[in-house]
Amino acid sequence: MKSSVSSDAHPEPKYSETATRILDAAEGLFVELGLEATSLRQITQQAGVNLAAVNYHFRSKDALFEAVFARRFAPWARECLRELDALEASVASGKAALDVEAVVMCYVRPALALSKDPSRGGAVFVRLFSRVLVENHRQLRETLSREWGHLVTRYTAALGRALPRLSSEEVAWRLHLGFSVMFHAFAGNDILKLFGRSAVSARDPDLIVKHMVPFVVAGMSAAPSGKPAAG
Amino acid sequence: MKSSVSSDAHPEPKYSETATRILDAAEGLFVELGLEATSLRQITQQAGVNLAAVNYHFRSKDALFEAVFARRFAPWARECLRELDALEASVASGKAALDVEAVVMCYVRPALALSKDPSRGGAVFVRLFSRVLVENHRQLRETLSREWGHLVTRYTAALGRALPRLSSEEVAWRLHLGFSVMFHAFAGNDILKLFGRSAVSARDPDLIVKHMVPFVVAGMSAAPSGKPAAG
DNA sequence: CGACAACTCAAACAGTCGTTTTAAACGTAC
DNA sequence: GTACGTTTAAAACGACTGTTTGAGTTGTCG
Repeated sequence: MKSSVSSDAHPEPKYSETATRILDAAEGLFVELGLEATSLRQITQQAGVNLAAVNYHFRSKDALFEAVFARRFAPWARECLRELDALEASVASGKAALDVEAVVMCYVRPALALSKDPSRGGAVFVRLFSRVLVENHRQLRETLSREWGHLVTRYTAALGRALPRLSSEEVAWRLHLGFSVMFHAFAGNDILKLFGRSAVSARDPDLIVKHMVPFVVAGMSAAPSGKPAAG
Repeated sequence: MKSSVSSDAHPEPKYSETATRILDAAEGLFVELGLEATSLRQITQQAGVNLAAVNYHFRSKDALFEAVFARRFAPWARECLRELDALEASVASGKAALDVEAVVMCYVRPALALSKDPSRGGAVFVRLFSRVLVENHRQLRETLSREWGHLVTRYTAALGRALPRLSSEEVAWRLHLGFSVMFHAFAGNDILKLFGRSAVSARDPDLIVKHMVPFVVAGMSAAPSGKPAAG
């Protein structure tokens, strides 16, 4: 089984100091206000650079957004692939069991590491990612599908092997639901907080993992859903 | 135990035909494009009304957005309260058990009914709701907290009784995580679809319920999360 | 009929948006 | 020194934004 991480598939672009300042400022403002509600003048003012610098270093506002996203996403996705590679290697050599929790941790560990590392965007990027999910960036979608679609395929295959008694359709649903919890938990999307009644301080990554992993593992490992549950 | 649904707590405003057309058009466009990216000219053009009608019937764009939201949310929230009242009445009279699935269904049934009823916005409103969660409308937040905060309190109390062996902190986490799955599943927020690799057609409400309820019930009913799961 | 309210309409308002342009400063090579 | 590509600076571009204005239409009641 060949490694999925080739060294030059996704080369890291190098940015000048001005470009980096723009990226940092844009990242924070995009998360806080959203893409449409953030103006280039706000970004350049916060970054302490000139307005025209945006269109010089990046071509347009949309291209800037994609650069903001790609800078954080690519390293994270590579880490996910490394986790899956390591798990499969351990299973092949008999050193580990391919159970549900092991697959879950292949996502949780990179997400946890990212959340705790401000130099890679920290929790801010995860929130930005959740904005991308709700807002519908066609171009970014196509990029993710083309460049990183196999990541999902890998997780699907791994979970399928961990849940051999479930049909592939049910495995897909478990993956969909499980990733939904994990993703939004790390992003801090707390519906209950909208109502001002959340008793959960959902910002400490370690606490999130502690409570989330048992929930997700139990949900993914539930008995097959034979009958419609409304009965 | 008094009923939580008073008949005049949230009176339904009546809208003229023009105002209704504006609300319908705005609802669809807000979901598709987001609040900031949708212009009043797009809304009025799609509704077939004059631009100034928006500021005549509603005061401003922000007030229009709140009207769009409130029109759908209030009836739905009332239905949730009725479900909780009915469950508590059944439990008090010994006709039903207060288990996790019963509490979950107090949310699922109204959400399912809403998703299947286009005349109340259908799945479109649930998607709009998920936008509200990510974008951060201060005013809407305050309204939800003030007018409907007790809804969350009711769910918390019910789940706490269904999970008597868990601490209140853990009950809060289970509620947070469980509602996260249910909410985003109904809203159709599929992370895997971002990568173009989702094998799940997450748009049929009955199918969503069939696969989601066992997942959520199992997750909420998991054993207490004693040790950090990373070990 | 006239009077009054509800509502619609086209036009204009002041402001902001992303983007472009033009000129100036910079470091480096000849 | 001059010449050059790179980066920054300020100003202007046209298009679009939410909102307001004031005249016009409609329908209803007396």
